[in-house]
Formats: sequence, C-alpha cells, structure tokens
Amino acid sequence: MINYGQSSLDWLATMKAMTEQKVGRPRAFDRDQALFQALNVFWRLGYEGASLSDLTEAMGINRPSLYAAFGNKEQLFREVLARYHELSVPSIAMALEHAEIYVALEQLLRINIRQITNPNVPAGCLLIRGVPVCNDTTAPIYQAVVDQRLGQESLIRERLEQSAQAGELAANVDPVDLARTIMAFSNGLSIQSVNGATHAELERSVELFLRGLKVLLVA
Amino acid sequence: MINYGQSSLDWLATMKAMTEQKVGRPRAFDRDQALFQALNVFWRLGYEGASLSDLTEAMGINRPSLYAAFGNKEQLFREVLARYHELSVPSIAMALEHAEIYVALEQLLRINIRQITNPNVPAGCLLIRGVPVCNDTTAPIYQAVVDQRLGQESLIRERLEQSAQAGELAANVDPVDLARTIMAFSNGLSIQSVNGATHAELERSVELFLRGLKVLLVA
DNA sequence: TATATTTTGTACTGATCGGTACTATATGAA
DNA sequence: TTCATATAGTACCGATCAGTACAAAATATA
Repeated sequence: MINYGQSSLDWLATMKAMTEQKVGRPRAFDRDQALFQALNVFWRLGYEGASLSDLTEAMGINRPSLYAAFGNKEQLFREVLARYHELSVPSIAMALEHAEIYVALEQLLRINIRQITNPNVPAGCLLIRGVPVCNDTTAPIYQAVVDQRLGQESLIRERLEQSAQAGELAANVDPVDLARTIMAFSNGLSIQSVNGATHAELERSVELFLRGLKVLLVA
Repeated sequence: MINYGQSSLDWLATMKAMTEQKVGRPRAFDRDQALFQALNVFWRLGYEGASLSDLTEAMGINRPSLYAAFGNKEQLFREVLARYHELSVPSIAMALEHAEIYVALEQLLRINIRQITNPNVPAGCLLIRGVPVCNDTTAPIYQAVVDQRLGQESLIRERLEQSAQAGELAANVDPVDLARTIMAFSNGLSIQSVNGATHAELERSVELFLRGLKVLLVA
C-alpha cells in the first residue's frame, strides 16, 4: 500500500488534493451543495418533472456548468441516487443493529416515518416519488431506482435471516417474506405521507403494525 | 318526474339516444374502447410520460379526434380516473361486504394482489404509478388522484367503523388508524409488484400481514 | 507578462411537447 | 340534390425540452 502520510486524515487530504483541480478558472460553486439542491428538486418534482431550468435555478449555476460538473441529467440523477443512498442507508443499518429483532424493526419504522415526514425535505421517499414508471424518459435510470429499493429490502432480509438462524422468528415465518412485508408497509407509509398524513398518524399506524408484528416473532 | 316510457330500460335507451349524435359524420371509433386504451397508456407510462402521440396511437385515432371527443389531455385523464374508479371500487366494496371483518379484509387484500399482478394490465396501481408528485404538469390532476386514493381508504375506514361499533376490534384499535395501516400495506404491495414481485410472493406477504391483523380483531 | 487550462454566461440547436386551423368527408334533414 | 352538422386527416403552431457552440473571464504555470 502506498504511504500517503502518517494518518488516514493525511490520506484523505491527499485524495482530496488529487481530485481538486489545480489549473484553470476555479469553480464558483460548491459541487456538493449543488448536488444536494439537485436531490431536493428531483425529490420534489420527480425525474421527468424536473427540468434543466428547475435544476440549474435551484443549484444556482448555469446550464453549461451543470453539464461540465455532472455530465447530463441522467448522470446527475445517478449521483443524486448515490447521495440519497448515503443519507438513508446508515440510519437503516443502525436501526437494524439492535440485538432484539423487535426493537430493530421498531426503530427501523420509527426512523422511517421521521424521514418521510421531515418538513425540510419533500414528503415521502425519493425512490418512490422520483421514478414511478419506466418509459422512454426514465428507462436509463429506472432499474437503478428499483435496485436501490431492493437493496433496502435486502438489508432487512439479511437482518431477519440472522434472527431466523437464532430462532427468533415464529413458526412458518420466512425471513424473505417478512422482509418484503415490512418493506411494503414502509413504502406504503411513504405514500400515506404524500397523501398528507401527519407524523402522529403514521406513528399510530406503525404502532398497530408493530402489535401485529409481535405475533410473527418469538416472545 | 318525466315519463320516458314504461321501464327503466326504456329510460336508459332514451338517455343513450339523447347523448348519441344524430347529425353529422358519425364517429369512426368506439369512444369507450378508446378510453380504455388511454387508461392502459396512462397506467403504463404515467400522466407525464404519456404523450399525445402515445395516446392517439394506442387509441387508434388521430389528434383532433381525441380533442373533439375528450377535450384535452387533462380531461381525458379525468375520464380515465373515473373509469379506473368504476373498475376498482366495486371489487373493493364487494370484499368489504363480508359479515366477518377478518374475512372482509382478507378478501380485500387477496383481490388487491390479483389486480396489481394481472398480466393483462401494467403492474401496480394507476393511482400510484400514474401521478406520484405534484409539479407544473401534474398540478391540474394531482389532487383528483390523491382524493381517489383517500376515497379507497374511506371505504375501508367506514367498514372498520361498523366493526368498531359492533365491538369487533381489539382494545385500543382505532378504525381510522387501522384503515390507514391497511391502505399503506396495500399500496406498498403495489410497489412490490412494480419491483417485480410475483403473485405468489405477494400472497405470502398478505398471509403474514393477516396473521398480525388477527391480533387487532376480537376472536 | 504570456500561455495553457478550465469555468462562466449568453445564445443557440434540433426534437418533442400539447394543442389547433383547415379542408375533405360522411352523415341526417330539408 | 342541397344544406347543415360533425368527424377524419394533414399539416401546422408556439412553447419547452435536453443539450451545446462560443467567447469572455479567471486561475496556475512558465
């Protein structure tokens, strides 16, 4: 391994320096902040509904700057998807780390309704609002969105398979089926949020779901 | 009341004759069949993704014929929504007619997964695929879609309120909350279907959900 | 200071969008 | 036949779409 210095912080600094441009007119905007604004626009308007004018206005840059920094609309959305992944997966993974499976799933759902009713971002989930169907426009990025939804479900499934090994699931409860069931409910909550349901209302739905979920786990 | 004849069939015939054109070149296409094709296109491509070219091609008519018969894209979609309502609500209502609340909800979910995995139509639900967000394009019809989703939830809620009156719900189970919970799960199944889940897989998720649901109802 | 390099901003491209003007055509009524 | 009415089909409209050509401006290097 190449020695970039004495600590990993040095290594990070070196990597950053390597990716930073050294010559030419410096970029007048923060690429990360612009990407976050793009995330917000795609979240709010959907992939098709977000025009280049919507994006550049929110990002505070002009059109050629967007293309120079991000490629095109499709590649910008792919980066947005990656950013959304970074923002959502850690909290899912953290919830699922709880030793008790019931608490893990409870935390998962409670964190979920916090996120989909966060007033600082659009209601619901980007992965559901953003690209609901596959058509000529969305075809290039449709599968990536579905894959990310399936990726979240896999996180739940893997945790449930641990529980199944440990004998924590009730009789005739398949972890794959239960993961799909929880994911369905979670995604449905996102639609409820878009419908206008409040956090308190979603909380009561989660509590009802959890009462039923207990039957599927061993005491 | 005006007497249109001896029977309600005569009345229907009279109404039909009144709405049928009597003068001018006759329409060369079946309006109902064209509307059904439009439903299919909106279902498959979404409201934004369905272009007038997509619509006219599938409907087998040219552009001025569409505008003469349906007004414009927005009004056509409103008629499509009404058609979808006619196709979906009766089966929901029929399922909920069962005397036993558990059976009613079971039928509801089983009919639901039959419909959202029907190979003759696009996967999932038009009300979720068709108009996921509100933007400049979808604003005129967005609320109508949300209202139809809420209308389906109301059907469930009203049935559950009957059960609550009859003491068929477990302690601390509010019918409004339970209706929202069931609707969320049902909508999530629609997304699972779009993800590629099979009917058999959704059936197993429904069965797990029903096992939990039993706890929320009195034996 | 001179040069190479990159970003910025304006102004544009062809393609497609939803919607329509206009003419030809097909009917019922006179 | 003749006329009034309504649809069919072609060919078009202005607006907007994603994407880009080009030149001015701002930096590092030499």
